[in-house]
Amino acid sequence: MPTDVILTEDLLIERIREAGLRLTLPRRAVVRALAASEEPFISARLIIEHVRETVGRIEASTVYRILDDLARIGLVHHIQLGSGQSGRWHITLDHDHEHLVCEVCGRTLEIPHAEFASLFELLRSKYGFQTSPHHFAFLGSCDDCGPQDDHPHPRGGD
Amino acid sequence: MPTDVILTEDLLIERIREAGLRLTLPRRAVVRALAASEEPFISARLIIEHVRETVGRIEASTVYRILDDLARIGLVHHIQLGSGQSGRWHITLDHDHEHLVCEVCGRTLEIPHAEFASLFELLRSKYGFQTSPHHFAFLGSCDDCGPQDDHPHPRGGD
DNA sequence: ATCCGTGCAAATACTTTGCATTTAC
DNA sequence: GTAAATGCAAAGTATTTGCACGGAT
Repeated sequence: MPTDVILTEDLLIERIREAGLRLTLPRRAVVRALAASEEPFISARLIIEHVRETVGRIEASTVYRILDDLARIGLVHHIQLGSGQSGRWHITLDHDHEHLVCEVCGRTLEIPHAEFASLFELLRSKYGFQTSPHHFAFLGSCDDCGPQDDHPHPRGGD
Repeated sequence: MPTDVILTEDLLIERIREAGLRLTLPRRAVVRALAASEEPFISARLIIEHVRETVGRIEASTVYRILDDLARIGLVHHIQLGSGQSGRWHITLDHDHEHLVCEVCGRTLEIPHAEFASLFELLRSKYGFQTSPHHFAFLGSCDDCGPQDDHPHPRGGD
């Protein structure tokens, strides 16, 4: 297992203790599944599968409860990727990037937060809106999948 | 009923005909519910309630199918607002603005698209990502609800 | 008359909840 | 030992699907 995965896992475990939560087997397993994930966003279903393949039995309801716990102490965020998709969970140990998600192939691009800073600052100063960037993802299409015609219609008025 | 609501309704109906879809009573009712909505985003549940209060019985499955039809011909978009929230539908007759949604009070701010143009252009030119702006909303907190502390924790490393 | 759209009913996901038992501390 | 966490079972919500009937064109 790569070093950074272990580090992430250890860090999450440390944070769980700090928060005063008990370090149980299911919690260890969920944390490991999160840390080991190749993808930046992972669904509850994938976590459950990962745990069952590696550790053994686990109840779905337990996983949901653990994810809620982790979100409550700020270790993960729950975000909704697209229409018809189930909720995804994302480790928030480092918040220095935003996510662009391709609606075609599902791939995620991580973009330095700095690129967005001026827009978010504008939204704050001009419109009084404090953006929570890691609560949502930018949807669109990536380079490989090409520009998706976004519902063109006969009239020109769009 | 205000003029613009009627106009929106008529326009949608016109587009339905143009698309070669049949103009049925349920479709009229759903379109009216969409056009009459005060909110820019409306859930299937609200549409169903609106129709039942004004027109009469309608099947939930029919509403979902109609909304899919309308999305297919580009009259509405389906977007996922926040975690644990059901899907929302949004009329896309005019696309000149983006949406900021307050996670606290649920209010929506409509911001001129121009404010976002340079960011989206950057994402395209530098990262090859074509943003589909009306497929998602910017989440955060509005002026009235104040800045929500986004999971502060003891360590500084965020 | 034809074919699209709807109602009805049932199924599927995903997620949440209550309660008794187990486990970390 | 005690409070917190889990397993189990059941329910809830949102949404989808198959099929036969009915209505728009």
